[in-house]
Amino acid sequence: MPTASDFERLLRGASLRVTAPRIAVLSAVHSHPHADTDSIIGVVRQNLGAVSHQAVYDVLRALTGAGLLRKIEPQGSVARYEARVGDNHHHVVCRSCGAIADVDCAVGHAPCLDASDDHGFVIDEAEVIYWGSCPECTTAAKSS
Amino acid sequence: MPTASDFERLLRGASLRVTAPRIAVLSAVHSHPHADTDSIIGVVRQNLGAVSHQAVYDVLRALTGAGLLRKIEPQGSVARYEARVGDNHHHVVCRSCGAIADVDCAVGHAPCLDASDDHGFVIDEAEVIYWGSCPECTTAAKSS
DNA sequence: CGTCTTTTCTGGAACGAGTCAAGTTAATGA
DNA sequence: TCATTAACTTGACTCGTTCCAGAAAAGACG
Repeated sequence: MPTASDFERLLRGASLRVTAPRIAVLSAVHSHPHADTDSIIGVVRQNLGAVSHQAVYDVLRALTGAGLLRKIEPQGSVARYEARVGDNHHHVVCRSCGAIADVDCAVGHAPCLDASDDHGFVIDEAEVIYWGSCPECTTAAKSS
Repeated sequence: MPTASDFERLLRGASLRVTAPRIAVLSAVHSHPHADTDSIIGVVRQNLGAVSHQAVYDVLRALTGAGLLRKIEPQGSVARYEARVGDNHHHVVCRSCGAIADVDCAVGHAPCLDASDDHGFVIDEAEVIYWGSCPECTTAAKSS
C-alpha cells in the first residue's frame, strides 16, 4: 500500500500539482480497485471531510489523462477507476452482481493486439471484458 | 438485405408480436450497423412517421433480450446496436472519429474464452474492443 | 516573505441518455 | 368477432456527468 508521499511523487512525476483531493483520490482508488465515482467520493470525504463531487470528477479526469488511473466502464455499469496501469490486463465481470476482477492477458504479454482483419485500422490497444458469473453467484444459482 | 417478411419470421421465431415499429427497427439496424439509438429513431420515423422514442427503446430492449440484436457500448459512446448476432465477432473503434468496424475473432472460432486466471469465475463470453485509428483519421493525422 | 499568475475547488445549474407510470391501441388466439 | 394481453403513446422524471462563474490555493519570481 503506497503512502501519501508515494502519491505525491506520482503526481509530481506527471507534472501535476500536489493537492489534498488528488492524494485522497489516488489513495481511494488504490485501496478500492474498480470503485465507481460515487464510492470514491465517499471514501475521499471520509478522509478529507467536505470535497465537492466536481473536484473528484476533475481529479479523476486529470489523473486518467495523465495515465495514473485507468477508467473502465462495462455495459450497464457506471464509470469505474483502477490504479493498475500500463500492464495491459483485462477484466472479468459478473453478469448478476457486477463484481469485477483483474485478469492478466491470456496468451502471453501483449498478443491481443492481433486482429484477423483490421480493415486498415491502426490498432494500439485491445480491451477485453470477460462476462460470466462470479464464484458467489455461481454457488447461489446452483443451490437454488 | 432481408425483407419485411424475413423480419416477421425472425420475430415470430422469438415469440414476439409482429408490429410495425419492430419491423422498422430491425430493418433500420440491418441497414445501419452500429447505429446509436438516436439514429435508429430517425430512420424508423422516416419509414413509419411518428414513433415515440420510448417505443424504440422498448423494442431495442426486447430484441436485444431475444437475441435478435446485440448492444455494444464502447467507452465514451452511447449505446449502439447491430444485427450480427451469434458469431462472436469483435469490434475496432477509432479513437478520433468513433468509427466502428467488425472484426472476426482472431485466433480461431471462439478461443477468446480462455483467461489466464479466471478467479473462479465461470466465463461465457469474451468481449473484445480494439482501439486505434481508422484509415481516414490515420491519413489525416499524417498529412498534418 | 510577499505578490502575481495559473490552476484548482466550490456550489449550483444544466444536460442528455435512458427509465417509469398510467392510459390507450392493436396483435393474437379462441 | 371478441377477449386477452402485449405493445405503444405521452409526459414527467431520474441519475451520472458536465458546464459555468466566482473564490481559493499552489507554484513561480522578485
